[in-house]
Order: sequence, then structure tokens, then C-alpha cells
Amino acid sequence: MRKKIALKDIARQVGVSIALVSYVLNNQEEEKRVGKAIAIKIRKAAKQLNYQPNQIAKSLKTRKTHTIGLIVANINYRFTTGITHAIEAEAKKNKYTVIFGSSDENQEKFAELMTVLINRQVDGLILVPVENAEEQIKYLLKHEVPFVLIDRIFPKIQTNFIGLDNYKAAYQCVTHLVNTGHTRIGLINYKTSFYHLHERNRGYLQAMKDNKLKVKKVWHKEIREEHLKDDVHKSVQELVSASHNCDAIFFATEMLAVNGLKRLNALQIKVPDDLAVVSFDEAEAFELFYSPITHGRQPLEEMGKLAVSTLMDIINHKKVCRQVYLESDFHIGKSCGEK
Amino acid sequence: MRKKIALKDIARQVGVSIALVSYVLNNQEEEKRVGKAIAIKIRKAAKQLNYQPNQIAKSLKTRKTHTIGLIVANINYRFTTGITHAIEAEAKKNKYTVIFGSSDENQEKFAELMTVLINRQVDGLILVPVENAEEQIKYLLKHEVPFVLIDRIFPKIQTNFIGLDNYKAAYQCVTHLVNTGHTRIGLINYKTSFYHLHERNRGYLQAMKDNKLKVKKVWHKEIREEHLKDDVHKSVQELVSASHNCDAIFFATEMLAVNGLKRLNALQIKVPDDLAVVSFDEAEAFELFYSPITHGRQPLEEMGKLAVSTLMDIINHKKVCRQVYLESDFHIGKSCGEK
DNA sequence: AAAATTTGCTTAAACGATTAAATAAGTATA
DNA sequence: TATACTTATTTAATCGTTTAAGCAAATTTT
Repeated sequence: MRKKIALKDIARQVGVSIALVSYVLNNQEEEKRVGKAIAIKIRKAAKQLNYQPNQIAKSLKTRKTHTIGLIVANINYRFTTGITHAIEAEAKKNKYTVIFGSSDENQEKFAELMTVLINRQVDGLILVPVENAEEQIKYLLKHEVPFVLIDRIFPKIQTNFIGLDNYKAAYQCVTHLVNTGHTRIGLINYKTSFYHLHERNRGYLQAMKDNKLKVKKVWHKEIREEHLKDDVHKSVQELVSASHNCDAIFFATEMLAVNGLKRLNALQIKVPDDLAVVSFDEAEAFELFYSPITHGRQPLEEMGKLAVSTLMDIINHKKVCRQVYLESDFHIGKSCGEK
Repeated sequence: MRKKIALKDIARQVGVSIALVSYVLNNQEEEKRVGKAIAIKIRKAAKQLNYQPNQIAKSLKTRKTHTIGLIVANINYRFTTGITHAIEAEAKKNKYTVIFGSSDENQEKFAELMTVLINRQVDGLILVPVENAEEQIKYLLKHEVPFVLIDRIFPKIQTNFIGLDNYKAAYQCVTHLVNTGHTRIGLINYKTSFYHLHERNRGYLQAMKDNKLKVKKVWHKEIREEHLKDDVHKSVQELVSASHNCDAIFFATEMLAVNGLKRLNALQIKVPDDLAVVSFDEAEAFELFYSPITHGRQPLEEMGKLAVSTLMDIINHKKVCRQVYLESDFHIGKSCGEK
């Protein structure tokens, strides 16, 4: 890489001190009373030499990198692309850049990424935390690193958070299944300690209860993330079997649903005639499925915006204590026998 | 953010100079002949104080940020998530971080992002260039900024490049349609100046020619990116109309295909019975479609790896001149009437 | 025993910016 | 004319590292 133009070079060319150049190029000529003629000369030279400020040097001195660190859980989730897009756009409006990494749902990777980002002196972090990340979160609190959690929260730790009211959203999904005439509703969710996923369980159970529907324990399937495909296949098969005899399945995430639908296709089970399906989160595939999948959608744009603006407030020392639980958008397809 | 521990703090605690601390923590105790006892003390103090080096300061001095800038075209492409994932993983193996931004296929955004990344002193760039980015590319060459283009190339400018043999891949797609008994094959591609997309046109035309099939001009539809949905809908409708009477459509990208399939669904046209379909690139939806879509897939892992390793070579001053045209993987579904 | 070498550490100058403080003119006031 | 401001500019410290060069003290060589 060719040597870049620095303030020094401009100063030399114009025949003034570095300070003067800095003042002018930072538009401080008024306060610092720089001569008009000189200011013009400096600007001209900067333009002619195509000066580009070295952000690294700037950051070292100002202790501001104008960079947000973003850790997502897995780049293949639809949630991730959506939220990343939203965060990027909003960050840019605030003249911030986003550095980004994926933990792949792995606790060690998460911790490592966090260290990398902090060492790069990001001004703050937006995190989709992994399971068992309590230690890391406590570290951030202790060291007063500005951060916001999204999507997932640890109820025992008081943090800023932007996410969904998962209980309500799940309640709505299940209620829709009931309203379209289904009574034996299975749930496929991850086996997890995540609060937000437990909330989806709670929503399911409460909706069933409020509709005076019995829930058999075996209807509630828990998938091991590391055996995603196999477990989903097995669970789907069981739920539609004679012994369980479910007439509907509620998938707690888009990943689970996509895998489940593949299995249903293989089993030649027709949605919604043989089985109704509702899912959480969106997927391109939902729309293209022969009967578009009814699903609850997270307001990713809004979440991203809120996450960035909250982080900006923290960074700018406005004392913030914000826990937002947004409502989901419910998208009705044809997978529950809607007319 | 609480003040962080610096070398100074360790030096003061142990009672030595900053230089010694730096030597030890960079494992240069041998060359620099640091006393064993002192070295141990320094390490202990660093650990106890939980020292984390300030990468900004390090970068300023060493003129290395260990950061790759990545500009993608649009985060919603399947290509993007795949290649980003691959690049991230490979970069990490080389102890590099990725800063990433999306141009949204917009030339100005692309130029701006490039400037931002360069000002942040990234060690090199991996770029999916937008249309009309020749100026920017020439700028990089002139200023000797290490960079690699992926996916898209400007044949008139000599650059390092990792991409696909799009001609061959398209040829293969169309040949497959012919082999499954189709003769009136339409092509839906973008209206564009991109070389890689023209290559797909060329592959289509040559495959038709080699199979002694006539191509009507109206079978070749060109979609305006800014009217993607409308144009695709209109084109699909025309291709299946009595006047065109196509028995197959080759979609040049996944975005075009997904939109086209939606239209086919709406028109109640059955794939492959009424119409055969082949696409380029992958999409989750292809697998879930009632007849899984046969498509050519880009080897994203390999492309990402090659892009990073090529960039590493350039950064490390190995003179590189590498233009790689990979072969695509052809995934056979059921959308062309395959048995 | 003097000279040369080795060992173990410190000093200080960078990197490229920001910015408080100093300074040197020029102008106004007493 | 001396004094006090104003104006326009420079000097120099600083951010947290790296690293060449310097310098004692200890050890080896002649």
C-alpha cells in the first residue's frame, strides 16, 4: 500500500504548522481564528493531495472509533440478515460503522469475539447472546462497556434489551390454530435454557389452557441444536403418528419449521389438509411453499433501529435503562386452512 | 467505559520500563534478553490486571490493522450470506477480522464504503463490485491497495479475481433442460453491463446452438433491477403465453427465480408438468418447493477461501496475479421432469 | 588488569492525529 | 509611549504502542 498523505504533508506544502491544518480540516477555523487566506490554501492543498484522515490515529487520540461491534448467533438465520441490515443502516445514519462476527451459537467463540471487538476499541456492542453467556455479560457490566442485548435476555441480569414479547406472540400463533379449528396442537422448540424460547412455550401452554384444550406432554418436542435435522425429523414423524395424532404443529423458529416442512414433504403429508402449520420468524421458503406458511414475524427494522438508538444514548452518557418487548406481526398464509 | 489497563500500568506495578513489558507480552524475551524472573513477574501482573492490548495503538504503530474490508452487493442474496460466512471463517484462521458493508448495488454507496474502509486502514479489501465501479477499481490499483474482486469482474481491467465460469455453468443448465426434452427455452436475466451475467447469456445461446435449437429474441427477457418484481412477473407471463409458448425457463439468478416461482404459483402453472425450470445460485426455497428446483450452485466455501488466501498473499507482498474461474455444482431436483 | 563482550535494562523517538498553552505580531486603549 | 487586548500562528504534550539505540554492570577474553 502506497504511503498515504498525512496532515504533515499538507502542512509542509502550504508552509504552516500541523495544528493549523487540523483546525481547518475539522472546520474549527472560526473558534481557532484561522486566517481566511490560509484556510483556503489549506483546503485546496488537502483536495489536491486527496487527503484522507487516518481514522486509527484519530481514534487513538479521541478515544472514539465510531464503530459498533455486532455479534450475531448464526449468519444463516433470516433473523440475522434482517437485523444486520437494519442495524447497519441505522448505524450509518449516526456515522457509525459496524464490525460484525458470528458466534455460531458457540459460547467460546462468543467470548473470543467479544474480546476481539473490545480490543479494537469499539464504542459499544450489540449482542445476540449465546446460551450460558452470563459471565461475559457480567464482565461488560463490570467494565462499563456500552452494550445492548437483542432477541435474547437473561432475566436475572439487569441489562438494556430490545426484543419481542415472545409469550404474546406464541399465544397469538396458537390461538390462530385454535380459531381455525385445531385442537391437538404439537409444539416443536429447542431444548434450551433461553428465556425467550421458554416464553414461547409458556405462550403455547397458556393459549391451550385458555381455550380449554388438553396438552399431552409428548406433544411438546424439544430439539437438540446439535442434532437439529435428526431430531426434527423424528419429532415430526411422532407428532403425525397415530399415537400422537396431532392436527397441527407450531414451530418455535424458522429453522425448525424449514426442516420440519422438508420432512412433511418426504412423508407426503399435505398442509393444511392433513396437518396445519404455524411458525415463528420469516423465511423466503414460507411464501413459496405450496400453501404459504402462516407465521409470526419479528419487526426487525424496528428492533435494529431501537438497538442502535439505545446504544447511541448509552455511548453519549445518557443514563439509559431500557427493556423493550415489541409485538410481532402476524402473517396469515394458507397453512392452517384459512379460506 | 472504564479506563483500560495499559502497558504503563503494568510497568509501574512491576517497577520496570514500558519497553520491557512490551517485549515480554509479545514473546520477544529471548531476542531481547529479558531476565527470566522479571518476565514471570510481568506476565503475572498482566494477567492479574487483565491486560488487553489496545489494537488501535498497536495498529497506528505497526501500520497493520489485521482487518479485511468486505463490500457485498446485497445482504439478502443467498450468495452474500454464504460467501460472508466463508470469508469470515477463513479470515479468522489467519487472525484477521472482517469489517463489512453492503452497497445495495448502488455505485455511490459502494464508493463511500470503500473510502470508509480505507480510512479505517483495513489491510485489504474483498469486493463484490457494483456496476460502473471501474473508477473505484482503478483508484485502488493506482494507490496499490491490496484487493480481490469476487463474483464480478471487469474484463478490461487487470485485477485479481475469484469467481465462477459462468459461461460453462449456464451452458450446463441449458443442456440439462434440453436433455430432459425441452426445446423452447426462455431466459430471464438482468438488464446489465455485468460481464458475469453476459457470460450466462452466452452459455445459454451456445448451448441452444450446439443442440440445434432456434432461439427467438423475445425468449430472452431482461429485467430492470429497480423494477425486479414487476418485470419478472411480466416476463414470466409472456414466456408462458400462447405467443411465446416456452416449455422451460432458465433463471439467471436466485432472486429472479424466487420471484418467478411466486408468479408461476399465482398463475397456477405446474412445475415441471406445464413448465420446466432451472435456476442459478441456491435458495432455501428451492428445496421446499413442491418440485425441488434444479440449479447450479456456486462453491461459496471455496471462493471465500481462495479470496482470503489470495488477499493474504498480496498483503504479504507475494506478487500475485490470479484470476480463478471455478466450476459450479449442479444440483438436480425435480423441476425439469427428472425421473 | 585492561579490553572486549555479553547481559539486562532504560530512554526516547516514532506512528498521525488533537488540542491546551505559549508566543508573536498588530491594534486599541489609557 | 507604555499597557492591554486581539488576532493569527506555533509549540509541544498526549493517546498506547513498538523498537532502535544507549548505557551500565557483569562476565569473558586477551
